[in-house]
Amino acid sequence: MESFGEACRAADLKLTHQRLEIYRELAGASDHPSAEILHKRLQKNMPTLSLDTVYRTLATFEQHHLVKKVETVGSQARFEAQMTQHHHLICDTCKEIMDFQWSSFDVASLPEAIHQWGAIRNKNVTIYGTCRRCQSLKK
Amino acid sequence: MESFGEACRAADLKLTHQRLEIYRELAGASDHPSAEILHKRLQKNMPTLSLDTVYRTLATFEQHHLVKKVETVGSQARFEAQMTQHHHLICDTCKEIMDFQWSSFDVASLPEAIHQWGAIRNKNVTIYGTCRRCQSLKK
DNA sequence: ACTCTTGATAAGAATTATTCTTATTTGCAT
DNA sequence: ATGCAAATAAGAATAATTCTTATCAAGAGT
Ligand SMILES: [Mn+2]
Ligand SMILES: [Mn+2]
Ligand SMILES: [Zn+2]
Ligand SMILES: [Zn+2]
Repeated sequence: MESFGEACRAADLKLTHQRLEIYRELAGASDHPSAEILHKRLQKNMPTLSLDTVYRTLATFEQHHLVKKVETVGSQARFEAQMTQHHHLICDTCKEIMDFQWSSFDVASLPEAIHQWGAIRNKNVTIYGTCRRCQSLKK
Repeated sequence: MESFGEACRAADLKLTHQRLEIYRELAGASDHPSAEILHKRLQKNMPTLSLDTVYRTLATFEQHHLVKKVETVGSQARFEAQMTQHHHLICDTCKEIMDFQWSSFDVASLPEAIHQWGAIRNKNVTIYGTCRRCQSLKK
């Protein structure tokens, strides 16, 4: 949280008000918001912030490994500032994305055949289902 | 391959030339093509096929669980006809998506905490890295 | 095989998500 | 404080996907 300024300096990025607020908002969110959702939330305090700046800034952050784009089947890209290893739970109904840890998976070795494919960088689990809230709303 | 006609009948879908060819092309592809790629491949034999029909047909198939939309960070949606449980290897460079099996993962149980979240439907692994071909092109 | 009904298709218009262009502003090194 | 390169805002442009509507064709009934 405090290191964001240093991260910008290290990456030769000017520390602008927009960048700081966008990063803060994303880092404080746990729901993997889209650019549009972030923009809506930020506009309450920054009425002139443009949606383009949110997209551009997130792309810049992503290049510098300050945020990640989360893969989904939805049409809008979704983002997170959580850069440490973790996995995702996605609700089929409300599309909420939740983080979870699974360290025994993280250290487990992969099927042998995989290594012939190339160099592995990362491995992630995605679990799909229906969250409690959506379960109770349906029944 | 032969059961596609039956699947359509079961789903009250008319068995059109377009549907049959789109399904055939996707089922025969191992690269998880986008709608646009599929359209390009199919146009060689079906010059009047519209891109809209490819999109519409894939969406219909998806609703009837004949194909799946694959989640990616890319802007175009990608599809597969492989409906049995499997996992993905994605090359960071060429974005190729490959299938792989990992049955010991499939039967492994999840961290206890997950079950408080809701009802689990499916779990999948995605591995990122650089494929052999892209590795050799770079060096 | 012929006709009828209804769902499916093609073409182009429309919409949605994202990126580009350009004039203006701002961070920050000097 | 000054200068300059990088960043922003606004609107235009592009890319991906979906909608509208006139036409077409699958397949049910004859
Ligand atoms: Mn996450
Ligand atoms: Mn696959
Ligand atoms: Zn839910
Ligand atoms: Zn590759």
